Amino acid sequence: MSYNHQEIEKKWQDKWEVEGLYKTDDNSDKPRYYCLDMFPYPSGAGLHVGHPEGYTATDIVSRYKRMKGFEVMHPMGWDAFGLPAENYAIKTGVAPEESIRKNIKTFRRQIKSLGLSYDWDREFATCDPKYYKWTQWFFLLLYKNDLAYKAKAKVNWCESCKTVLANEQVIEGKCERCQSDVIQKDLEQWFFKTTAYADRLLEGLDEIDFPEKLKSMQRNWIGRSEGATLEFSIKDTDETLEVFTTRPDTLFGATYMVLAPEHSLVDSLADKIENLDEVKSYIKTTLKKNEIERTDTTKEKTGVELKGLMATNPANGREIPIWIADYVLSGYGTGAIMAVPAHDERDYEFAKKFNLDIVEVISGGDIENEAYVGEGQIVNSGEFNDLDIEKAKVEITNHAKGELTVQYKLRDWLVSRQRYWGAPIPIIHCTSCGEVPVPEKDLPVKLPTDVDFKPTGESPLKSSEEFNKDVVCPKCGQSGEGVRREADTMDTFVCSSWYFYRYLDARNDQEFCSPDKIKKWMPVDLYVGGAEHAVGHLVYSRFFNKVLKDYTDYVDFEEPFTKLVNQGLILAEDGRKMSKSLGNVINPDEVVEEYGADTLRMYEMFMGPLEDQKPWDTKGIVGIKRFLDKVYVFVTQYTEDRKDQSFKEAHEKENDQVKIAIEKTVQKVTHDIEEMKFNTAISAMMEFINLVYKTKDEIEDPVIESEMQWIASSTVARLLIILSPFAPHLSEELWQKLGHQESVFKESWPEFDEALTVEEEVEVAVQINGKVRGKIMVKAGSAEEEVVKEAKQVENVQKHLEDKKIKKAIYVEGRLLSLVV
RNA sequence: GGGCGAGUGGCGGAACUGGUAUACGCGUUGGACUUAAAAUCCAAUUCCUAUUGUAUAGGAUUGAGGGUUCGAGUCCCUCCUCGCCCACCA
Repeated sequence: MSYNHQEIEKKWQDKWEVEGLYKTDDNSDKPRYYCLDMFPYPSGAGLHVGHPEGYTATDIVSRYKRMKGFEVMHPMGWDAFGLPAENYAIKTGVAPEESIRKNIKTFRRQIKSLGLSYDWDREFATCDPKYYKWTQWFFLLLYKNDLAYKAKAKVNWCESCKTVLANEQVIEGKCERCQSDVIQKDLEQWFFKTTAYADRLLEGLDEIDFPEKLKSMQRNWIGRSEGATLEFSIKDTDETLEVFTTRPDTLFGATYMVLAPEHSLVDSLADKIENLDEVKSYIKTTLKKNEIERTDTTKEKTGVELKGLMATNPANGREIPIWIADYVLSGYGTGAIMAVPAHDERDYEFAKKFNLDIVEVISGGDIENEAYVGEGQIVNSGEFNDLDIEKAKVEITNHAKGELTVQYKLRDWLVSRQRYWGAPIPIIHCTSCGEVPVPEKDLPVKLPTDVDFKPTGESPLKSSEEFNKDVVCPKCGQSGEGVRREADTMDTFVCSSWYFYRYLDARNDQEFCSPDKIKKWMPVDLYVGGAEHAVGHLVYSRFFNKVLKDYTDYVDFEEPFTKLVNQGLILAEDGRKMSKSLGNVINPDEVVEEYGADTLRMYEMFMGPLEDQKPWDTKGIVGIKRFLDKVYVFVTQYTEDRKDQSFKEAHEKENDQVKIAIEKTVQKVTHDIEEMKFNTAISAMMEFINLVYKTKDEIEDPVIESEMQWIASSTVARLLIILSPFAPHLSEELWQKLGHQESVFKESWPEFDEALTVEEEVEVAVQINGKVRGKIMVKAGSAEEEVVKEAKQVENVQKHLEDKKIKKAIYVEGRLLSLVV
């Protein structure tokens, strides 16, 4: 028998909405809990089965916390700026504004069909001027505090998307979005100074509950290394060459230097280079290579010597040659290195190939055959011989008049984009005043509608009449030719770096959020989303929060997210990633229609641990559906039986097994929700229902005529409450059938009595020499001797004990008896 | 190359601080219901061996090998495989 999920689910969704059951009360004096999902980009494809996975997890936690007495903040919104909508506009001419509104409508309908308990009053889209006004405000906040700047720099450029990209958006040298090669271009661009927070971004990781994996990704990305900056003079010139090294202790072993092909020294000392043509042609070839070819570690090292130039090793005055090679990166350190072939694998390989000197300065290795990077004694280093390595680092740096410094891999965040569908950067360029920030009162700087979407490499805003008319310099009042707006827009990640504050006060047009609300709700208690945001969004948001803390009174805490969980990817049935081109995408709408939202929710939670990657199995869904049907039948039959009140008192003599089982089930489900182990919580409820059905068949009490009378009403109630976060519609329906007027979600989470879960008799396994030979039932709390005595009665145990002496007996209370013979 | 994680039935996966491995679900097989099929319900289901059989007994088993222990999926060592992330970061 199957219940009508379509009817039930629609009915309750409407009712919950009318009653405003999930509205969050800002003035509640209950303890608060902020439970956040990563808001989606509303793509044209609609919801994917990956979305309900994370959303159901947070919904279960939210509903659970509410019943536990918390006031829960559980909002949803739209990350609505971004390239897909703009690319769609280029293809079809449909304005991004229009297509994104449509997509949001679809997303909202789909999400609502899942019965998620969001407070929709707090919904917003980042493309709404009322929202991006504050994105622009954040830009100005950074700008005012010297954390936003425009600079000419080598930047990542995607020729196909016609825009620059942040480092985080370049994956293996390719554009994250379109997979085409990313090239380096010298361009004036806007940056946020994330590097100023490198150390605090690193330190903060210690105090937050993020997956270890994610933390190590962030640490890696920030890439802090301690070392020294050293200066090498260049013979017969005024120039010096600055390098960064993590091994200043090996300075005496530096036998040559290497510059990155982009290094400026080649230009400034061009007239001294004897083989300039050769050098130039080498530089030309390497610059033509793409990122992958250049950073391929398996290829043989290449390089060319700058003949005519010699550097001086500041430690010992030795003159050493200068080379140029593409194994040195221009973007890290100073773009130049001192090469210590004896103690660095890359330098060793290079030195071997080009026959350069290899001088051992740390003993303990075999530098005839390979570079030695381990610990050892300092040798060949004059007065510093025999110092320990850490000490030598400091003293040799001093000796060479260098400086101990720290380097990071993290780069400043490139935030400008030469595209239309983003928040305009609120800056005005004036011929007499230069760069002038738009005054706060003039925000938002609105996106125009009269644009040609075709990307040209310049922002479409540049040629918009609407955008550029009547621009006045806020500083000198000049207008006309000499004044123009910044035409670049911001990376969408700027919009998503602060959205979690906005939910708290989504309609505020005086501030991005009132400080009171931030004080009440932040930091976020639980944040659930995909792992793909490890080094992008999650670093940026942490950066924003720290900036707010340093320069405003809005926040007084370091970290915006207390706990973060990554939901694992749901793969297609064939074990591959779901993708449109493979035709293996599962549409949640169809699952909801056929099996119901409760079934979809529970199935996704039942598939396996939330964090794990796991394949979809359409056949597996029926297992959940069968379970919910069983619950439905059980409760409806129970309520039918109970209509005859005369049975009520006489037969509230619940079967002992069931009595114990419900305590255990409540305990297990409570514990598992706390740990976010939803799959095992569900199996515990399944086991309980299986037991009820089994017991029902066994009951042979002449007085009991109906099937379910023997179940205590409190047992049924508790089952429905613990099921309700998982299957809200069905639980609510059955709750009403039990005769309740109020929603099940207004109930308190049930307590459990641990004492009641203790069984009087326990099964104890009897092991002989580590092998289970029998099982006995003993009274709980029996003494060891008694259990041994009991065990000896078992035939099979006797057989194995024959003619043998028990050397040792170990009894584990209520579990097992281990006999050694 | 480096870092992190994981290998348990036909499949997804359980197993608390070392204590009865394979819970729960799918699938499969058999049965009930049905004119029949689907759906549903009931039962069996790690593998091997023995007994005609119910049932029982014995053995093996958590990627491979070794170790610690009365006892190891869990702890330690060596190795293999897979996944993810980073990748010439000086």
